[in-house]
Amino acid sequence: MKFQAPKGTKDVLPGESYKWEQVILKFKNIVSLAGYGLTVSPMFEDANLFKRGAGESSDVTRKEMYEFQDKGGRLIALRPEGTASIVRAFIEHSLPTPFRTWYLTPAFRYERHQKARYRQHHQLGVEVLGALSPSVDVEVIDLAGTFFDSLVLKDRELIINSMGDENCRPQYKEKLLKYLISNKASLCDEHIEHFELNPLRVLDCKTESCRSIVSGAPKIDENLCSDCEAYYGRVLDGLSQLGIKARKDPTLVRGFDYYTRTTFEFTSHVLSGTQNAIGGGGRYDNLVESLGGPKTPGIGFGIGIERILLVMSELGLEMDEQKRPDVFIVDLTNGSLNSELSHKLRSHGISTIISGQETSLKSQLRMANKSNARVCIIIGERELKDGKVSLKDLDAAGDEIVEINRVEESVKNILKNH
RNA sequence: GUGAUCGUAGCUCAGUUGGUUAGAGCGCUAGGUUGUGGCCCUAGAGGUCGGGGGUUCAAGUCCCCUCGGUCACCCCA
Repeated sequence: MKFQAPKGTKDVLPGESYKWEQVILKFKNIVSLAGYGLTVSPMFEDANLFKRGAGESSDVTRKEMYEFQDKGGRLIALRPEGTASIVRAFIEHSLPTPFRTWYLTPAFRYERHQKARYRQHHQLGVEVLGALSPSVDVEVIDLAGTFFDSLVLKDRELIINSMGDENCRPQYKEKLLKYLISNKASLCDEHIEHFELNPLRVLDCKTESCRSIVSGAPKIDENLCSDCEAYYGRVLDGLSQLGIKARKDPTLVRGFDYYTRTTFEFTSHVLSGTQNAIGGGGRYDNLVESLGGPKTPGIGFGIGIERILLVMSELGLEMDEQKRPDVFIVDLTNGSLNSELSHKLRSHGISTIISGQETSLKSQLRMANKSNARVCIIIGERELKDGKVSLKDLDAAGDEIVEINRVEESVKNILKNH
């Protein structure tokens, strides 16, 4: 076997991809109802866009980016997350606000893969730019929840937090830093080195040592300025009015530095401990400005397609089955009727598969059977002489001879009886 | 980046303390008399035992390296 998919990637083949189609279509339908339009942007960008977007302390940009120089000497990176590109496009085209959009994108992260973790995974997401109101935060979270509901994915928890803004976060950071310095000796190896880069990241650390320190650390939601506190309260109220349960977690710090105020994550207990997130997002009111655009608030989320499919399969939640083909055409004459018939049937919305083989009747019928089609049309010399073909209901025995110009009608009759 | 574990046909796996031409089930292909699928029967194709090196008279079986899969840590979807 000479070539294989690169380490940490996989092919999604038709036997599996029909589930993807359903997931994507459901997502699209839900966000379209809220006025979100699709954005398709390049999968690679100037590497600095992601670095400045996600931030220098983010692991994703610090050590997991697929970076390379192109032939023109430009430093390029494969997209590790969806938001930065949307914001870049928003700025580049000076789009009118509010800008509501959704996307479907692969995301690349150079890391060792394991369960529910790939070097290329796929995210569905939305972003809203230029709208600052708790109702937008509530809408965005509600859309994600509605999407999960549409998949009957009930095994999930919504975790929420507020990261504050430029008024209160620096003060909190300072306070936290002081606390951490006084407890520095007990931090884990990683954070004893890096905690000054972004002390907030320590809150998220899963090691025993850091966690015991964090439990005594000042809580961010108790150190919000009055604006942020009021905003957070209104978001929580809005959610509860919709009956959306959210668990407040002041240690929820997401992987990107750009978040302000509302951050949230959807988790499923089906996934193992620390990689239980099936989606997450938050507000980023300074990101547009920091990437060179006008001061514009923003909020969005991303949902991992592989993760939700994994959760669904572990929960035994089935997607709709693949549709059976309506017709399979067996051709014993190698003539042109095959093409004409299949073209005509398809133009009437009847799905039609041709055998594509010039082999024996038995062989082609075996194929027809395997295709799981409802009806088989056999084009044979004997019937053709009289302008007829043979028609079989593959769920029954026997067959009938029908005139070629009445095939469509006869096929529809058989399809109806089901 | 760290640690563990595995790697035999398309798939799931057998392969005795290292010993003759490497097996099974499923799948695939073709047949089972002249043009009728599913069930059944028969036959066939398909493997340099992940790759490279070493030990040995002899290696799928032992050792080393490497690539890949799986899982955990870190971090994330």
